[in-house]
Amino acid sequence: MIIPGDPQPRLSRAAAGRLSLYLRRLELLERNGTVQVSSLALGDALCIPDTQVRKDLAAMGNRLGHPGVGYDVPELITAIRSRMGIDREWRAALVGVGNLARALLRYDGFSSRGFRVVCLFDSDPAKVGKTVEGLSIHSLAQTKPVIRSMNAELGIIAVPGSSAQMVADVLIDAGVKGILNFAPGLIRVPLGVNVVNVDLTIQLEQLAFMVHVGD
Amino acid sequence: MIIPGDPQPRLSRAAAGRLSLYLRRLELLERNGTVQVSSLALGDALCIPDTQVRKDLAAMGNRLGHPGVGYDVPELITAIRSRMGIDREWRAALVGVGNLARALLRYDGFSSRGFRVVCLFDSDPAKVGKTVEGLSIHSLAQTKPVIRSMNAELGIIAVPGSSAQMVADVLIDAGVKGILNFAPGLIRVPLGVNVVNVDLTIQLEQLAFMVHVGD
DNA sequence: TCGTGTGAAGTGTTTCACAGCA
DNA sequence: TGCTGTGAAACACTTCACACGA
Repeated sequence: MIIPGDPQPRLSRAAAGRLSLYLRRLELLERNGTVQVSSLALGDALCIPDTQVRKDLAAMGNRLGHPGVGYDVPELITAIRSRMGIDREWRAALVGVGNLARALLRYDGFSSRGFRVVCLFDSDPAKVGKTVEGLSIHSLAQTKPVIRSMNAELGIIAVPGSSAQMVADVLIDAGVKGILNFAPGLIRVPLGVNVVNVDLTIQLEQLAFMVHVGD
Repeated sequence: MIIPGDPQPRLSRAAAGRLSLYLRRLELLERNGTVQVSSLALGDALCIPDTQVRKDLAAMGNRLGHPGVGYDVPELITAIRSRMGIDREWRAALVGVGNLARALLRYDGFSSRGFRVVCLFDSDPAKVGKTVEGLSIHSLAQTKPVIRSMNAELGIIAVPGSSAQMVADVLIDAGVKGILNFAPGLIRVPLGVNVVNVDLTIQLEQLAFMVHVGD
C-alpha cells in the first residue's frame, strides 16, 4: 500500500544506472568482510563524487545512511537489490544460438546474479533439437508454448539485424516483458514492454569519436 | 587551422550518441536511392523529435540543411562520418579469444563500417599459435611489438573481469588510445586514453529494473 | 508553404554549501 | 569531528516558438 506522502520517490534513469555499480562494489566489500562504508569511499572506487552517491542512496526512500558513520554494507545491498527488483530470479529466453549466445550462456555474470536463461530458440532447422550448455534448442514456432511453460519474462535477441523485429514480435506475443537486444537498429515494441539495446557498432563508433576528438 | 570564431562547436556526448543512429538511417536511405530527407522524416524512424535532429545536425558546424527542402543525404553522411572520425579505417587489437571474440570477429557490423580487428591475443598457451578467422593468436607478451607493427589504435578486452585491468595496462603500454571493455567492473586508464564499457550484467539489471517498476 | 536554424523556456541531472546528528 | 541529507545553484540537455530562406 502506497501512502500519499510517497515513500518511494522516483528514481531517475541516471541514478538507477549507478545503483548497479554501487551494488557490485558493495558485494565486493562484503566478501572482504567490510560492514560499513562512507559515500566517499564507495564513490572513490567508481569515480563518482560523494554527493552524488548520497543523492542516489537518499533517493531510494528509507533512510539508509548513519550520520557520522556511513552506510551498513549488507543493509545497503539488500535495499538496492529490492529497489531494483533483482532480489529474485529472472528467467530469460534466448533467441539465436550463435557465438554470441554461447558467450552469454557461459558468462558467469548472469547466472551468479539471478539471471537464468531457461530456453533457446533458433530459426536454423539444423540447430533445432541440439543441446547447448544443457538446454535444447527449439524452433521459433515453439516460442509461445515453451516461453509460457518456462515462465520466461525476459527475452534476449542475438540474431542478425534483419530478423530482429520479427523475433521481438514473437517474443512479445509469447508474453515477454523485457528485451535485451543485441541486433543493430531499433525495434518497435508496444507500451508495457521494455527494451535495452546493446549495439556494438554504435559503442565502437562512440569510442572512435572520443579518440578522434581527444579525451 | 582553427579560427577564433570556432567553426566546430562542442558536440555534446548525448548528441554524438545520436549521430551514429542518424548515420545508420541515412545509409539505409541512401541504399534505397533517397537523396533528400527532412529532420522530421529522419527523426520519426528513430523516435527522435525533429527539433532535436536539427539541433544535433546544426551543432556539427557547417550549414547542412536547406530551408524548405531538407538535408542532402550523401552530403550529410559524409559530414557525420568526418565529424565522428569514422571516415577512415580503425584498427583494433582483440584480447581474449573466447566465444565473445569469435562472435565479434564474425560480426558484419564491424568490418563493414571500417573497424578491423588486426591481431589477436590470449593468455592461454594452448590457444597461442592457432588461427581464428584468418588471424593467428599471439601471447600477451607479444602485445607491444605486434600492436605497434600492426598499427592498432584501439583495443578490445574480452577476457574475464579478474584480468581486465592487467590487460588494459598492457594495451595502453603498447600505445592503444581507446579501449572497448567487455569485462565487468571499471578499468583505470591514464588521461588521453578513452574507454567504453559494455557491461552485460548492468544492462540486464537495468532491464529488470525497468520491467520491475513498469515502463 | 515547407522546413531549417536558433534564442528562450523548460526539464533533468550534478555539484555546492551547509544544517544536523552520532 | 566525521558523515549524512537536502535545499539552492549550476550545468546539461530537450522542447518550444518563431524568424527567415527556398
